[in-house]
Amino acid sequence: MSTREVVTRFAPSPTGHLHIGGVRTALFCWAWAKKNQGRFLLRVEDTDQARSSESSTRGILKDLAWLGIDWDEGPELADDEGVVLGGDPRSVGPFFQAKRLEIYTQHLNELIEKDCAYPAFDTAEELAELRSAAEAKKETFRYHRAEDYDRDDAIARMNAGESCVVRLRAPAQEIVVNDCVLGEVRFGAGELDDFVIRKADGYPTYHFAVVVDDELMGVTHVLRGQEHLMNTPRHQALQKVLGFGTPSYAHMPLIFNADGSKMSKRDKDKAARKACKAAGLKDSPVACIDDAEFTRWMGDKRSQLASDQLSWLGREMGVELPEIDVEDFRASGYVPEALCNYVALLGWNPGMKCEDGTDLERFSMAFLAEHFSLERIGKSNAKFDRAKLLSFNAHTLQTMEAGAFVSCWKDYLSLYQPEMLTRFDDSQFELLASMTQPRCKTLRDALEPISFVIAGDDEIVFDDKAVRKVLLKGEPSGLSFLAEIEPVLRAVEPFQADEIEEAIKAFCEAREIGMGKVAQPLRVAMTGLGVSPPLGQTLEILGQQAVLSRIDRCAAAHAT
RNA sequence: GGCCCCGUCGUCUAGCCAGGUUAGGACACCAGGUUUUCAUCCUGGUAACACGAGUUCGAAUCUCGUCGGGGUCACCA
Repeated sequence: MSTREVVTRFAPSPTGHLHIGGVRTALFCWAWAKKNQGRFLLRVEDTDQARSSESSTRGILKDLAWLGIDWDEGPELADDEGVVLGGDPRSVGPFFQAKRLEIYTQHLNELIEKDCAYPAFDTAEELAELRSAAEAKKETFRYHRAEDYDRDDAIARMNAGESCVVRLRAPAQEIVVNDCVLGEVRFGAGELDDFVIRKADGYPTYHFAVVVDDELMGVTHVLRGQEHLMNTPRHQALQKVLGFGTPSYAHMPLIFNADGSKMSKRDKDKAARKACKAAGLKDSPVACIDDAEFTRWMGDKRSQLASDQLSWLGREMGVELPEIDVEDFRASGYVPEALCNYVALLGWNPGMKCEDGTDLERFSMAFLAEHFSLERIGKSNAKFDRAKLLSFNAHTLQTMEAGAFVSCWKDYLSLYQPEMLTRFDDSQFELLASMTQPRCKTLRDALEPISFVIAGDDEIVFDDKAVRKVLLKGEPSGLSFLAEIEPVLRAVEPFQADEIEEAIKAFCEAREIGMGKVAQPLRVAMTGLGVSPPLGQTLEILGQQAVLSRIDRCAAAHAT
């Protein structure tokens, strides 16, 4: 074994948001570096001038930081605690490929000189023609340099500034990829064609940039999705002619939707479009989409709206769009611990048992950093199971320390519902947190079990079924108990959960009735429903005055 | 279509490499129980080795074939 330091990298292209597949790749790269006390670096693959954007880069960095996937080298970003992630301690940057053009050019010229690469002048139309001709003959199109290619002439034309691409002369031998997950994968001689390594705009293609950067940045392990498997022989061919080493490769299984379709932002368009169709909308219901654009989008199933337009639309239509990107999951109230834990289980598992004999599935980032292994990465594709993720999220939330839950919830609210933070003081907030923490599955749902607190006393809507069952049925009726309990509650002092519970319990014992006889009518009076957090807390958070007023209002509304 | 990868409960998977398990777990689902309601929690249950050959005393595990699913075939990454 070489003693060389392990270096992994996550290399997103900044053309959109960080999605689930990217999370898993980043997480595994991170974990493998940690496991080996190596480095995890981040590199931005922005060689597609048209599609790359700075805001998308920022978004991806922010998402990774939120997830707890911190990088040792790469673009700098200050996290929530003010710790700066990234940097360039080994001087292997810059980490934006668009800033590395001279480096690529240097290696590229070398290849041209050795006649391992050559300029080509075909137009897009000519190439399309060749492709369709090959297809008509039921053959695979592979570009190869023409027999009568005039190298000197071509180089002269290139130097004269004529627009051209540079292609690699594909090796004729078989290429064997030794993959840590898949084993030996053989690609027959002649499978490769002369692929483009520099585009007409002067930027390297992905293949060329990746190979050069991985070498120069000392990357030892490339973990990526299986969709890249067919790229690997190209990369190895390039490494060979450039005189570079070949890193270890590990191609991970892919992640799909439950129905087997690709997880894509299109799913959001699809859900939103469906809702708009169901509502029979002709014009745009939101200001950020004009009617012409809306009509076009509705009519073209393949068209897509921008992310923020979609979220406005979703809110307006009252539909939940499927979460695709990290920020969707964050907005839906998922916490990074749960998300990372669940995603890590897609295509990997620790192969360990808990003390009770069940398989170990719930673990922290620290655990992953300690136990992650390449040989336990699976080979078969996985379907993303939202129900299981939700269960992980609920479990994480419910097992948090009370204080941790409060600060986590506050962070969430400050981002998505800041008005809630000013509405309650700290002690009220803590009480609310203790009421909702055991019953919420996501941070977004956290207001649900306590919505009766937010509603005004006279805004409580009584559920017919609950009223009939709890208030009207039985002899004596719930309504009569409500009347009897009012003076008891009026006398409770201080008006706090324990004291309230105590007083009600004493009342029930004196009357020789079960708690439910009084608790349920009170619940209906307070919330309109037969469901609420424990009664003491429910009454305490409302305060004595509101409790009495809600009892009165309930009694008045259902007096016969 | 060419090339490549994969195939264990509905889903994620353990077991496979070094053949012998009542094929285990988690989520979901169903049925009970605990709780003043809800949530939690507890107990139990339904449910899988894609198919066919071969090797073997014995195959989820090894071999071959069939079928099925997926990836990829750009001046995108």
